[in-house]
Amino acid sequence: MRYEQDHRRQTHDRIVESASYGLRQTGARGLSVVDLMKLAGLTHGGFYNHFNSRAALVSEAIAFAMDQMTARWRKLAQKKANGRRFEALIADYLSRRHRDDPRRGCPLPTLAVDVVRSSLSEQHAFAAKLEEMIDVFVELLPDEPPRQARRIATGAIATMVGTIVLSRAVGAGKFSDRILDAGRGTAGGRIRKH
Amino acid sequence: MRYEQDHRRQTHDRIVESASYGLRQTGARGLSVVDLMKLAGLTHGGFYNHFNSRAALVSEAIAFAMDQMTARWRKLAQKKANGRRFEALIADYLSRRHRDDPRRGCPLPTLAVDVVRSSLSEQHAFAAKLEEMIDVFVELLPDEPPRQARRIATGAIATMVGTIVLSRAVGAGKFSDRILDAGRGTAGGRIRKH
DNA sequence: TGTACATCAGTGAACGCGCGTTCACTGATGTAC
DNA sequence: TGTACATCAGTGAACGCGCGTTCACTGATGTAC
Repeated sequence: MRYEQDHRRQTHDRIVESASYGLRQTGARGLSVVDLMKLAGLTHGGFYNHFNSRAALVSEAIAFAMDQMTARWRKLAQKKANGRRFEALIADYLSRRHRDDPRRGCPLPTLAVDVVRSSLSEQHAFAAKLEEMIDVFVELLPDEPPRQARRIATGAIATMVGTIVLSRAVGAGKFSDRILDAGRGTAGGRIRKH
Repeated sequence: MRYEQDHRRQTHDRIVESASYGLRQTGARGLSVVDLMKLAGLTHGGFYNHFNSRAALVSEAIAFAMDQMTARWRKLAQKKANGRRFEALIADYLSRRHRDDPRRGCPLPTLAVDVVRSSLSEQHAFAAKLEEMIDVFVELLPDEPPRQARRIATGAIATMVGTIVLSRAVGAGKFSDRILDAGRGTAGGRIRKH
């Protein structure tokens, strides 16, 4: 079969996209090359036409998912009135929908753990994408001094990630819902200790 | 070889303990049965004298590590003056030492992700241990109404977990240090949005 | 316009390897006599 | 007190299996003539 000019790139992108959905559910070690190619409707033999190694696809899939999350946040931020954007993003993230549907959600709670064990260059790429995600939140805090805005944004994202990790681990139920609620309070800075 | 009365139990406990150290570094899927037995100074053949399956050991190792973390927190809480206990626990957790030494640290940032894919009964066991960890923090907030104390404690732990996950993923460096700092601010409730 | 050929994304068998698990065996020591 | 035996935690070879990766091959279609 000979294909149209950018068919190869289209297939590459399709493998990355379907892998990013699958891996967000299973974790970076949860799917074999056979599984990953099946998700894209292909057989495993052609895998190395598109990627140098399984690890290379995992990296691309994580980057894709992080970009997708950033885009979702930017879009959501545009929809809301200025004053409630920050809270709206947190509420969207710390929702039951997001907790129960990891496939279409943020890659950080499932995939960030595995970045520790990847190469330095992959850690740098991850760090750059994470900075972009923080940037979106920083832009929603125009009244804060820049350094403080960044601190708040970074802390909020860390809280969101930890909250989703824990709320998923305990299984859906009242405790899980209370974890989500607590995370919303902490990430939003609405917690006031006496 | 015939051994003293509780030698078998001692060996069992030793395997669990060394596995808990190893798995906190590698993640729940990061070590084989051969590796895990080697960590305890044994060969793999005897593994099923002690555990029904690899998954059973992983569960026990997670529970052991969570108990160890709870014990560390209780001990730390006793050392400090009343007013600064909450902050002291957060500072201890969100330290470079903890970020750089996962083996002796909290199992939540590395192992909680894998609990999602385990059995319901293991999720319940995990939830019970997590409640105990939250309890320690709740007791350090005697001036808050109970429900609010629990909300603050749960949010703080979620923030701590997410902060360690992200600070490790970006690799040691300035960005990682800033993530730790942001997490300390958010978990401690010192963040004030205008 | 019709035909022969080159292309190359995708296929599926095969590779060596490490995995979780099983099992026949070992051998130091407590117990029975 | 000395000896024969039962015990059973630990050993290491072996199992079937799935893994990541390689490679000779396929065959539809764009291009050359």
